[in-house]
Amino acid sequence: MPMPELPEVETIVNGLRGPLIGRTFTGVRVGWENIVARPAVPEFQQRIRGQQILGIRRRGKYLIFDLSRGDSLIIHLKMTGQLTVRPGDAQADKYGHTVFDLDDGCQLRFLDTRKFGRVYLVADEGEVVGSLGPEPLADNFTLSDFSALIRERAGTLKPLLLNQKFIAGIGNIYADEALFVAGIHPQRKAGTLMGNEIKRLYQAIRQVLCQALADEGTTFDGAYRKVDGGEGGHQENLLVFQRKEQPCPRCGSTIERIVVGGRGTYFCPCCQK
DNA sequence: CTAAAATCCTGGTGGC
DNA sequence: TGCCACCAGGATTTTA
Repeated sequence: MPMPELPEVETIVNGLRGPLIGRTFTGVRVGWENIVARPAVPEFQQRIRGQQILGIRRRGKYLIFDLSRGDSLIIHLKMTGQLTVRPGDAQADKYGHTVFDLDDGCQLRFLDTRKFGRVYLVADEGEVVGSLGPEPLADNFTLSDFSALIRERAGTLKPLLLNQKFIAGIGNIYADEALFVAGIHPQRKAGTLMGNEIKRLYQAIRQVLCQALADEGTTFDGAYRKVDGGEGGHQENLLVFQRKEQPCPRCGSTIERIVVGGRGTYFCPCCQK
């Protein structure tokens, strides 16, 4: 049950713009206080009321709503968070812990079975997303940028790819997929990568994320849903993730699952060195 | 610096 | 059938 990563969050942002740009928040119900990271719930409710949604963006795995009084509403879906837009009189969702009312009578509903997701309302978005690493798909994120970042690190490669301060937006699915495409073992130390390996990894990260984006994300166990409730398509194109004991699509060897940095990790012991 | 462990949560799973 | 211990997992915090 993987969480939304860069391609999933980007797909959700794209789906939210149509129904939400130009709308104004008229209130918000908070059914589980811990989901509001800051400010305190009463201030959160009072301060968001009357603010219009001017824009919606993604940064890493965060959604950022630019609001009319200068605030940013920032949402992280973590593992099981979903966002839907529904008529206000539609049936309540079982896990709709945070429900935003809009001036057209609809609601933006933040559903989250495991309650790991978080919502922030801040004047300065930097206090939430300011320490994130570069966007891997940005035009100005070059091979030499990536190479420089990799060379100054000594740690195990896979946890490094999951470190949002190192590079933003990669999670467990696409870390495994990118390492497979690059032919690199997840437990390699960053400092041992040769120039050609760094290049392969850079290209693999961008290729894997781009394809997942084109597929509108990966839906596993129904955990990630598009705004319209539909599933993504990339689960059909996964090469190693969640394919333990199945044949490697490249060499036919048996895909293994190990734990790296506390995370379930899938790889081909033949193709990845 | 790296890294391991604990924390937050609950649906799903496997054992008996 | 039912009970229950246990697990996954992102990011943060704490501890080594």
